[in-house]
Amino acid sequence: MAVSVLGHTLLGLLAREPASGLDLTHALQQRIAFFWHARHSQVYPELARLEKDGLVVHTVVPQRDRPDKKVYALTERGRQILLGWLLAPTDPPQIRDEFLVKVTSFWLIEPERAIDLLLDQARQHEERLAMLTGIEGGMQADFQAALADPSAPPFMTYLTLQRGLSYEREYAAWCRWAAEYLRQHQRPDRDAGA
Amino acid sequence: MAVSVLGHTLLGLLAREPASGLDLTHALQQRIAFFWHARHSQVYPELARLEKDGLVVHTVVPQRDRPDKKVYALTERGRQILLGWLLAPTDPPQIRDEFLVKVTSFWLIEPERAIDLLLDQARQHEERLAMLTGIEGGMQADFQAALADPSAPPFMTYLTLQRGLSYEREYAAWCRWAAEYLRQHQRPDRDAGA
DNA sequence: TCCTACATGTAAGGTGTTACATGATTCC
DNA sequence: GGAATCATGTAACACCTTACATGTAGGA
Repeated sequence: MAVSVLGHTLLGLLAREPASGLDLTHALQQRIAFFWHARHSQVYPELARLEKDGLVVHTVVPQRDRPDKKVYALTERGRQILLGWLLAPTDPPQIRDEFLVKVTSFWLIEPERAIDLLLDQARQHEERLAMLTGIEGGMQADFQAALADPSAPPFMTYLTLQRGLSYEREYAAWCRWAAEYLRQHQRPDRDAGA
Repeated sequence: MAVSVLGHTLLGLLAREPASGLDLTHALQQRIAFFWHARHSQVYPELARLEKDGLVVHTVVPQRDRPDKKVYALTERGRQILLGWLLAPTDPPQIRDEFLVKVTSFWLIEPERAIDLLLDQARQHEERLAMLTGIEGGMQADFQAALADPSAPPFMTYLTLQRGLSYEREYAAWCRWAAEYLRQHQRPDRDAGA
């Protein structure tokens, strides 16, 4: 009855409020989890597994205007499993970053090209930073009270949002630093002209 | 003949110098790739695939004192594939971070416990930071000349090492900030006593 | 009628981890 | 003889992505 990270993630979302598979899929693609995502093709089978283990239960909710949906809710047993996972120590994440793997081989290409690729990457992270900043603005307008209450979900969303912001800010800054560092070292004979 | 990220990573390592499967496995577990790792059970089949596609070739090297080994080398075709991958644009990495997923559910547990977990995580990242700092010191002592030459592999290793350093530094700082932020908000009535 | 969004699933294939398996050589 | 390291592989399973598949309902 081992529960995967995805399983625990779904339990965590359901601890906030009951939701359908599609609701959870949307949450995993945008909102809450900037740090874990999954497609619906993973979510539906996982919910079935969790229900088989008695951690969630579903009820079919008829809707006018739309197809019926299955709304899942956390059981007491599910809540216990979730709490156990939260309190257990966690190993630091092992990073998988294709771009940084590429950079380790950039000695093979012209510095000018490497600089372009670094600046391109910087721009991508700055875009994400801007997107997260937008979300931050919305939160501060909409959840004033909850942001001061550590027992309300938005408080934690705010904490992880700050993590996302500083991650993207730091990544973009490194890209620009590395590009500049490369520029300064690319041609010793050009240094005087800079 | 689609080549995976792991395949390209191996090509990148072989562009530096020919190596055996075990050499490459060691490199993927420690040295070069802080940003991608793999076990030998993935490396050996991947090398066979690369050879089948004509991107690498191996020669058996007999050794006294040890079992024989297969030393793989990059082919011209492999070099071309590698260069194409390096120059292609890269999507920003999608983060998978179990701890941050947990944090989004920390509103369920006592703030004191959440603070402990955040500080525990901070310590883990500070340990990794210390380890990387040690590597940095060794590099500066051993590769003085190469660190100024963008066409030498250590130059790029240095760039990515800086990325690792600032990533770990930033992560640890966020953990401590979040713990402190939680402490300040956990009990409005305790604020005066702090 | 066609397209989009809602809603739920299954299937195939690639990637990654853990465990199993074998054998050589060196050191204790 | 037994343990450790070097060296190379295979097998089973979990995880994840892409594509396939079906059906409802509303709007252009």
